[in-house]
Amino acid sequence: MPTIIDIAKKAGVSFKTVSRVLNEEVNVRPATRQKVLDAAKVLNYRTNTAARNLRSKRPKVVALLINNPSQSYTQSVQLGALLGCQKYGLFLSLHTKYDKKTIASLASNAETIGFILTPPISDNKKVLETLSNFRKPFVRLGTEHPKADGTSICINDRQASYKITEYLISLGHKHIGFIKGHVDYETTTHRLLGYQEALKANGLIITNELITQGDFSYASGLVSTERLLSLTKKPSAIFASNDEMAAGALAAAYKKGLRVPDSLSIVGFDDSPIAMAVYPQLTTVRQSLSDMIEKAVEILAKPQTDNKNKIVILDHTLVLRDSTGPALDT
Amino acid sequence: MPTIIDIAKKAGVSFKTVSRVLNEEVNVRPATRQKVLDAAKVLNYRTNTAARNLRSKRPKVVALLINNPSQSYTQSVQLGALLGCQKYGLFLSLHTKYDKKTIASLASNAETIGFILTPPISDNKKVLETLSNFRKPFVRLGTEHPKADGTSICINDRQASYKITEYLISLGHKHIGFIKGHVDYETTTHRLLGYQEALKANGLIITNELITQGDFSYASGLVSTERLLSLTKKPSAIFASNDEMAAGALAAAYKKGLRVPDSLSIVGFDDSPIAMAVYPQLTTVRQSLSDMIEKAVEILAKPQTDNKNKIVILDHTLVLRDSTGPALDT
DNA sequence: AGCAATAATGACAACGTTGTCAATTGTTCT
DNA sequence: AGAACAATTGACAACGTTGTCATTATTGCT
Repeated sequence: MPTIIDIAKKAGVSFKTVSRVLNEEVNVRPATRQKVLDAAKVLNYRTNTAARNLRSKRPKVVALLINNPSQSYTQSVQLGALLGCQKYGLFLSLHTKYDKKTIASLASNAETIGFILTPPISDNKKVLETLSNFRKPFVRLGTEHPKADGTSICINDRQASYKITEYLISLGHKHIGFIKGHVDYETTTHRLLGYQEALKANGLIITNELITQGDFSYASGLVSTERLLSLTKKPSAIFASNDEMAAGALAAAYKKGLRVPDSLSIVGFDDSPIAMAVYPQLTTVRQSLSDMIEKAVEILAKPQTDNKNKIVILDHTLVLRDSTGPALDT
Repeated sequence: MPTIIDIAKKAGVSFKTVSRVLNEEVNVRPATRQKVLDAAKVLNYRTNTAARNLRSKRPKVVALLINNPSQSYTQSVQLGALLGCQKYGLFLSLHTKYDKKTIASLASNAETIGFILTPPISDNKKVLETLSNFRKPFVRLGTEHPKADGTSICINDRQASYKITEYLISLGHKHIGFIKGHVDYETTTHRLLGYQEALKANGLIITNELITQGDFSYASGLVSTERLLSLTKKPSAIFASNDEMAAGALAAAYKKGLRVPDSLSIVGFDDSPIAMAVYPQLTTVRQSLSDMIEKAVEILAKPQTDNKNKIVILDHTLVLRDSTGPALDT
């Protein structure tokens, strides 16, 4: 394994200068910088995080605030966070409590680099207020509106929602039920907006009757769907704001004796493991939670000057599976 | 943060002796050892893994061999592994290929501590053969028969299977279908045995017709259940060897118009996230994959002399949910 | 051109641990 | 008791990096 000393020799500079370049410190001549970078590349240098962590007094703990009932969600998030931490030689400190005291003690710990907030904590006013009293950076997931000192990471929920709704419309569906997510989540609003905009853009009417309130849980998907299916003007398709509720919707359909997708199309959102474990497998929107969190860790790991108030928008893709089909001719 | 030097002062020994005690090296007088341990406890000492990793030439990479189609399974495993690695300051190297060449290159890498094999690789003869040529330790998951140089970690599959079968019997079920897991997995055999033994112990007949071959996939659970339900002597309960197949079984039941658990009881195995995401939620056996892997990492991290050919059996619990009910009076 | 101010670079200690080897203490045997 | 050996302990370097401070090069100004 090459060290910065090896690079220094090759580049003809002192090893301290190499350190400076690799840490993106100021006051390095561009030419020197390039020489070092080239040498590092040739030697295939990789930072020895052990040595760095030992010597550097920089904080190295990432505080992850999470509060989601779904085991699968929590797992994805934790996995992404750990992958990111491993990459940058950081430590993860996971918290499911986020009261003032907890946050204060984390923030005033010199070891703490910053925070990652997962929805719905991302939009929790109390938490954001508490955080603003401290100088620690934080990254908020699943929200499009960066706050001072905080970076936001999200996908374009509205666009994704628009696309999947339009897909349903393209199959001939004219009455599309919508199950909203938990009220505390910002994504809930955006997904609803995308749905409504797609309807409007395609000359369909937005019927309030067809829009029900869920909370991202399986049970709420089931109940909401039962309500939708008992309408006199039943929907021929249902858009659930996440996969768990879509799974609940499937259950409701079966209970009613409706075949999916023959008599009812159902779509979800997230492409969680559940999407492939139900019958029929769900048409859904894929977003990578792990990638989101890994990105969040990266942002905390390399503190750029221009990270304040920034927003990162990640990709999503439409995944077409078996829970959607053409609308019945009625 | 206290260092070994602080401990040394408090205990009145040299810091090297402290190091020796903490690393469980031989040739330390028991009295000295105790003094050091006490001092460490009082000062609440925690090893600085950065310093250790920097100085020590010990290998620090854990190679995790995994090949399971289920996303959810892979996630759990990876999560547990990373948690363990974080705890011991190790690095994880994840591999989904396990041909001779891959293993050889990993094993001959001085950085590699050892291997963790997940099922069905745990019982892959070629892999075990290849590994035996190298001196690296390995831990095999989900298998009860340790091989030379290897530790095994598992739950008592037979007992768990016995218990859940007996639970079905206690509900009055006399015709219980069984869906076997993938043939390559050792657990497949044990779960079948537990089922058969429970039937026998309760005076029920083992009917080959009621035992079908699955492969742990959702689809195989669905097909197997369709076959079981088309028998003239239909089962009133079905025991699927994992939750994904149980989810498939549920789908088949719905397709047939059978209500669960009213007309058919279904049980799974694993208590994966899927168990709570289907309707009705699954009665199943809980085992913690994450714990298993974390334990595996721990075993590799602290190389004990007596770890060769050892077996670790972890706990399991019966989780009763809504997919099981009393047998129909027929 | 000469000086001050600033930018760029370098020399070297220090982080907390383990590895090496030397020094000391304890044990066994004659 | 004394020698030979083994067990136990200690002194100190070294790991690869960053922090501190000193030194040298460059720039801007009169």
